[in-house]
Amino acid sequence: MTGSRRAVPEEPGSRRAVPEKPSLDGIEERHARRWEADGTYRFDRGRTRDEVYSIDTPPLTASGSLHVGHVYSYTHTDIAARFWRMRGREVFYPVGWDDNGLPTERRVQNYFHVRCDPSLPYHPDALAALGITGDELPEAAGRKRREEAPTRLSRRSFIELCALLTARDERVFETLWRRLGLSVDWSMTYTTIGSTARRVAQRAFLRGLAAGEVYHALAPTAWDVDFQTAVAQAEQEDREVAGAYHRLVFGLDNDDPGGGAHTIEVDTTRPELLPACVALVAHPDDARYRSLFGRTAVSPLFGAPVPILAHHLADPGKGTGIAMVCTYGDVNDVTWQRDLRLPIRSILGRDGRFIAADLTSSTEGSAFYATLVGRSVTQARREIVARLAETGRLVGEPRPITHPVKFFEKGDRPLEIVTSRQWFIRTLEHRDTLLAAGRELRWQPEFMRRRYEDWVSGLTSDWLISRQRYFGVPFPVWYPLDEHGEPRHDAPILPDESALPIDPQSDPAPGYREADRGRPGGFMGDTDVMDTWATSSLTPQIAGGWCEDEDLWRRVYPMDLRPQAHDIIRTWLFTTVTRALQLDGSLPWHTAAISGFITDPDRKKMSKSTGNVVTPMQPLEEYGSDAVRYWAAGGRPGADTAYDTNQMRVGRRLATKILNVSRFVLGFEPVDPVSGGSAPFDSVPGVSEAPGVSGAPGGSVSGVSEALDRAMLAQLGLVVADATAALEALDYTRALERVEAFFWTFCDDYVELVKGRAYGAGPGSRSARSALTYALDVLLRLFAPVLPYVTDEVWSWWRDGSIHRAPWPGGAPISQPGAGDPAVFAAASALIGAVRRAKAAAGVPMRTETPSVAIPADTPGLAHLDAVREDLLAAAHTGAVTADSDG
RNA sequence: GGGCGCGUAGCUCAGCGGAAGAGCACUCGCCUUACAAGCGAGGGGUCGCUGGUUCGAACCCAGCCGUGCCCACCA
Repeated sequence: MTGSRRAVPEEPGSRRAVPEKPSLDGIEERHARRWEADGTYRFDRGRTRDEVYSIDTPPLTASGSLHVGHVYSYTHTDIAARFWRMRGREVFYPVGWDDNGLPTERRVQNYFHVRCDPSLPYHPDALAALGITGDELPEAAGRKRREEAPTRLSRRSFIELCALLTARDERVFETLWRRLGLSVDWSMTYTTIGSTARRVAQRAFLRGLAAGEVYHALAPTAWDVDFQTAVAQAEQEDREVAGAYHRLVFGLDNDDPGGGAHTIEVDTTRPELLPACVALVAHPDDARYRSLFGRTAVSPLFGAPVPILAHHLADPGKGTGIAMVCTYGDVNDVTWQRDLRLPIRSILGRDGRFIAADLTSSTEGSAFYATLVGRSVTQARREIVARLAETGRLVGEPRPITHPVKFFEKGDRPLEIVTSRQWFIRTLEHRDTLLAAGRELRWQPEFMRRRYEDWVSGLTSDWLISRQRYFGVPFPVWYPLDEHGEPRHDAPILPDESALPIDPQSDPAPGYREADRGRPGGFMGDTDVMDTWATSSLTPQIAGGWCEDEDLWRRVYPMDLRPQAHDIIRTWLFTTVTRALQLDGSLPWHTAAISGFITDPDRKKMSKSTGNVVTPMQPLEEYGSDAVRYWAAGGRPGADTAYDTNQMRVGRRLATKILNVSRFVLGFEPVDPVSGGSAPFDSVPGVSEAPGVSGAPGGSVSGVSEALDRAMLAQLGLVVADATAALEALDYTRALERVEAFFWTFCDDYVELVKGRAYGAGPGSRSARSALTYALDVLLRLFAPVLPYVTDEVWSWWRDGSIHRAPWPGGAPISQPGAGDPAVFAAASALIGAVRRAKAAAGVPMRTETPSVAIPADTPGLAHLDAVREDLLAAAHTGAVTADSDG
């Protein structure tokens, strides 16, 4: 056996040789292609549930803008997927595109400068008129003709356009995700507007309806006047906006026996709602108003008589302590209308403009109101305030304030409250069950559980799932029309489940002909579509084959992992739990891993509106996927992390280092350090074997005789145990830290110490080369989940197949007689460090031979000097190492 | 207004009851036969503030301050 360097052979069969000059260039294309060709990440459905690790991946928003935040969190998931795959679990890791819903509509509207007009008939050439032929889409057509009026499209043409654009977006995005190296099975990709998703969503809806968990009702709901759709609680956000208190003077009826005041002053920030005023409300204990309860006030300008009433929600500290109740200014108005049985006086239409209304008003008031019809809220406010001032009914000047106002999170104007017919899923009455589910779920990190609990505890209404939009899953419902052509909402017509998916706009109701649509005595289809969360809350069911592929369903559900960001706990996580409880009575997954946000280097949240978004392709190309993944892996679960190209540089350096040290180790004559197989660390007694791994070759290291070599392997064994435990707990950051720290010590100290011996001959050389090969094998596997490209690159130099299907290393090596002592490894590092310091302090270059080197007597590990003396002297280029008590 | 997270070297962060750590940046030295896209050495911190518990606190408790996120009832 000789330690001479091996000549690099030409490509030997399926394995590539160890290259003379290893490089990261081109490895991504090469291995991505190989993974695809070999089906490396293909899901094998032959496994049973306990052998499967299933992941309910967040559907990628194809219509949104991509930024490195996506790369960040998806990398975390991919690390878990790769880890469990190497542990022997069959990983169910499909990916979906969340393409339905408002974001897509908005993107299509802006991109093509079009609007949907459901009243238009379908025209087959409508898209061609926009310059669209086949799959060829013009570049952002809308931008060029922004000054023109948008092109109006029929509902069907608009949906076609949405489908075309999302299909193209999805192709672009898939390229990026593949480049990042996500180990998903791309053959199982689904979309939330696809026929499977529509069928699953409609089936879940019908079952919910049958179970009484889904209902529809005519109710006041938050309404976006621009998108003209209802908006659920989860999609609303508060924004601080400028407003102003206006102090209005109401009249009082004249039957006050005490001859008290004849007017009453009321503060409001929404004076334009004065014509919709139906009452004044003060707190029952408010001494200022107690004597007025039961009396009647008269509204200024409009002369409408309104009762003065008491309700505990009135806040004596706000304004003058008495509030104007309108139809509807805010959610309190809704409560007051209901609790105090007040009349409804609607003045706002669905487009946010004043509508003709039959008001209880004076003649002059009615005449004034007529001039407001068709005005927007802002215009009407201006006119009403001006008139109030003219007539002396405004006290002083409006007092500017900033206050929180509810907005649709994607909207630009404040939400109004409009009464309309909507579909709901029951959540309020299941609050306790939902809270119990949150306690049962495992959260990573744990503190995120609180977000969920607070949200569920704070629910104020059932989940509103209908949207008055177009690109979504239609409600599978028709209504019979009575003899006047009015829909009978109390007698909905439902399809059979076997007919799903259906579109009530194009499919006739069962028992009717298409010609009966819209006719008295005929039918009409429900025009609404489901909110995007109503479909994406079913991702486990859609991806897992619920009622579609029961065999698959049994193998993957309930899923192991739900990874997602913390901003959608109240939406995606909450709604998925709600659906699973309703459909199966169980949790949809075992663990929720919540990732943080990416901030810019100034620690500001990266978002489109801030304009600080970094798109991912550029860093992927500049630093490489492994390097970007390395940066992502440095962000702890749930922690917001700064975008940091420095870390990507470090990651790239690590990848390069792996290439170089591998070239060094594999450059020796081949040594098989493992007897009986190529899977060191497997099947070591006392170490739990990965589930699903059967027949993994056992092995023990042979020929490793030197104490230092054994010590290094013993330390490596500890690292394996540590990294494994960390990854099992989804703490990929700690796992990487431990592995990386060992790796650098391995390179800088161990390799330097044994290099000379390895180049030599005899048992000492064989021991070093065996240990080096063995350690490299293990280190590559430990790095593989984070750095999939470079590790598979090195793997391909000397091993068959992909490292990503190789078993995860398990347990301590050479636990058999003569096991190494990790303390010797630490001592060796400390000793070589002390020698280097001594030579540096003496101004002697490291490689300069010296007769002896004196190191401090308190150097840690001095007791192990004898065990590593020969290697130390060789590495230190010195004849002797002595302990110097002077330090 | 409420909840939660975070404040440790210039920067990004680990450590979470027993002598202040890593990487980057910075300074100096080395073209050492895996790697100069490298290697070695070094300087640099009253661990946000104030109290408390303890033999001992970056770490536990209380209260502040700063910062970020989530939530909240628009008069």
